[in-house]
Amino acid sequence: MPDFDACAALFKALAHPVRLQILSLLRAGEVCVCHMEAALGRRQAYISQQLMILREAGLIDSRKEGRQVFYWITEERTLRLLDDLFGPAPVENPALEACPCPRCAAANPSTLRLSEEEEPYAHH
Amino acid sequence: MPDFDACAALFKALAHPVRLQILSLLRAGEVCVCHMEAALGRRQAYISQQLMILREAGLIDSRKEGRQVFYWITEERTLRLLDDLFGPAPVENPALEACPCPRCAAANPSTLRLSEEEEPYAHH
DNA sequence: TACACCTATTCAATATTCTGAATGTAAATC
DNA sequence: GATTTACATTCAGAATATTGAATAGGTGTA
Repeated sequence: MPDFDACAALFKALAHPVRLQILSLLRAGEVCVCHMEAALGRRQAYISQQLMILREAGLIDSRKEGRQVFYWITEERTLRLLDDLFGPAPVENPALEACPCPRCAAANPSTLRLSEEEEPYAHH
Repeated sequence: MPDFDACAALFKALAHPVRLQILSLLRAGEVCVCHMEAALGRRQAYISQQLMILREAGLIDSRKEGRQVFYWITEERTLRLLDDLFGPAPVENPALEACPCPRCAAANPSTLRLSEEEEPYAHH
């Protein structure tokens, strides 16, 4: 006899558009919160709330690196389910202009120059 | 871009233990409401409420035959999802003593005799 | 140490879901 | 036509989920 309560709890965690968007982002591999914030255009606290629900359902896990927190999908079967739902997974997440994390900064040299080199000439 | 709202709505319909039980019953083929009532041990009105939610989500469809209503799973992909969740599907639903529908009655001759033939000897 | 940055948590107001009870409806039977 | 049978719908109170606002916590940096 299957555990209908446990299954229902899993589906409950999945039954939310923003949580599905987050999982969709995580299909390409681990992602930090600030990246999700930039990609989804939602406030950070809101995303953290949804991440907590996904974490408590056992769908994702997290890892701290400096002051960032990276999340990833825990189980292979979740990835397969998302493939069924959304089609084949993207190999890589795009770098986002609005995302301040090191990965995105490295891929966005224009943004890097403004913060790490000299001011624009107009200011002189 | 996937339709996250539509997917979330689907999961919402699945996110309930009794609704999952109903779908699990329907894996073996179409089933009438009184059969579900006997199999799940729930009141009829309650089951009808859950059936309505599954119907509105497009997961099941129904057919009237006399005063009974038979339900079945609409899409093949739903059956595959249930297989993933619960393992391979049973080929047939068992006949239930408590179910008055013709199919179960035919498979339960003892029950049949009581209602269609003479009273037990003890009553004479 | 003080500060800025990135993330997590708590709180409260609102919205939605759940579930029992009562009632409605349509088909078959008497 | 009245009754029974099988199922559907409506209603209301309780429980739960949603989401914005405020704030707390930990980590790197000046």
